[in-house]
Amino acid sequence: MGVKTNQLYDYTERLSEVMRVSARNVGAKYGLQPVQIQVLRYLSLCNRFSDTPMGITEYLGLTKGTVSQTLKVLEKKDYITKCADDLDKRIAHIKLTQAGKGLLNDIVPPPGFKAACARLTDEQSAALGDVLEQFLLQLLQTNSMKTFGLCYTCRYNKKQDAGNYMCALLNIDLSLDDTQLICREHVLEHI
Amino acid sequence: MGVKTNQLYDYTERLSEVMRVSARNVGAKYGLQPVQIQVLRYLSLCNRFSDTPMGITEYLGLTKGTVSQTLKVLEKKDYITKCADDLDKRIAHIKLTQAGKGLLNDIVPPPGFKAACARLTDEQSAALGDVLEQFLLQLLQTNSMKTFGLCYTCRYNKKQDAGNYMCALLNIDLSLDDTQLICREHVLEHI
DNA sequence: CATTATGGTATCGAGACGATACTACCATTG
DNA sequence: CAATGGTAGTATCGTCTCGATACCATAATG
Repeated sequence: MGVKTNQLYDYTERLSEVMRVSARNVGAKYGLQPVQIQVLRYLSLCNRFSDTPMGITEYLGLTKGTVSQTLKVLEKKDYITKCADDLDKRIAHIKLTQAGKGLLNDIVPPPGFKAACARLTDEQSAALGDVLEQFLLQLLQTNSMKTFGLCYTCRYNKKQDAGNYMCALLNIDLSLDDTQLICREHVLEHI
Repeated sequence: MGVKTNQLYDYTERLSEVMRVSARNVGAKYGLQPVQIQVLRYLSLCNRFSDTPMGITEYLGLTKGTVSQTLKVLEKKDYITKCADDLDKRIAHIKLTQAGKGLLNDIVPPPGFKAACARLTDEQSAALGDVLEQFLLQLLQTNSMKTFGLCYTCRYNKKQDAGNYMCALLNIDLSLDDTQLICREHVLEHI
């Protein structure tokens, strides 16, 4: 039991380490730091309520000062643009530029990762996905971090008529596309 | 297929991120950086041929300068000691002090990790271990990193008589305990 | 309104990390 | 034996991360 835990820890640690190294390598070619790539990646996945500095801050587990700094750099490099919220003037929305999207397409996932995935059998990759998802949820919970799940898996997501949804938390209508993105307000149904 | 890869990447990325955050949190209580904890952890796992600055460098995928710096800090904090090699005067061996071992016992794996493991069923944790090991090996290979496997799984490990082993690469006798540790010269049998 | 909370920025300092240069030692070859 | 090349390790420097703190603007609440 304790042994199992230690072994799992070693694998997980090592996996994290490899991801860090490979992110550093792939980013270095474009003069990008790992954290900057992570920010861009997040922006490509999150919905329109979560593309704010605070959303990024919560997702990556950093402080808002760090994120603000990182965004300044990304903006100077023209990978993102900021625009103010219509209703709340405190809030800024961060959007990927075309250059940012193109960059992401080129380097995420890194080639080494794609190659490793390609060598797994379908059963293996399915099993890996399932069990990673389970474990990740447990880890997020025991570390008091938000789940950032897909909108349609959220307890606040309510189906309206024909292909229309709404968020019961924010009281806002959602399109089908909306429900396919991750959200900082996400809460699982069954907790 | 491409979708699968992207999903696996997200899970893996997020897992790495959670590990980073939790390592930072747990280390902060003792004034330790994540990388310092990783070094201590490695030293507790590696064999007597691998407890050198270069071994750490290869394992963590850093440069030797960075590792040298980190070791200087850890030595000042009395978590490690250095001693010269008997045969090769260039080589330094790094040993954990009692304080270092105690610290590791206290904080690795972090409480959140242990708790998450405890919530998995036996089947789940077994599956996770298996599939993580497979995937990790693929990733290490596609990133041209060494496996750092357990000695007894190495192609150079030859069984002698009753409980005695030897390393065919270094031409050195090994005890049973020796074979249970990870080694920087490790090469899998079947490649 | 006054107070408090929230989103975001600015600034500073400790430390990570890579790059480079350097020393010391080993190994090989003529 | 030199001479040469390779390896282990250190020292130093600059860039960047990241947390801490202070601060400002806006929103929400009494």
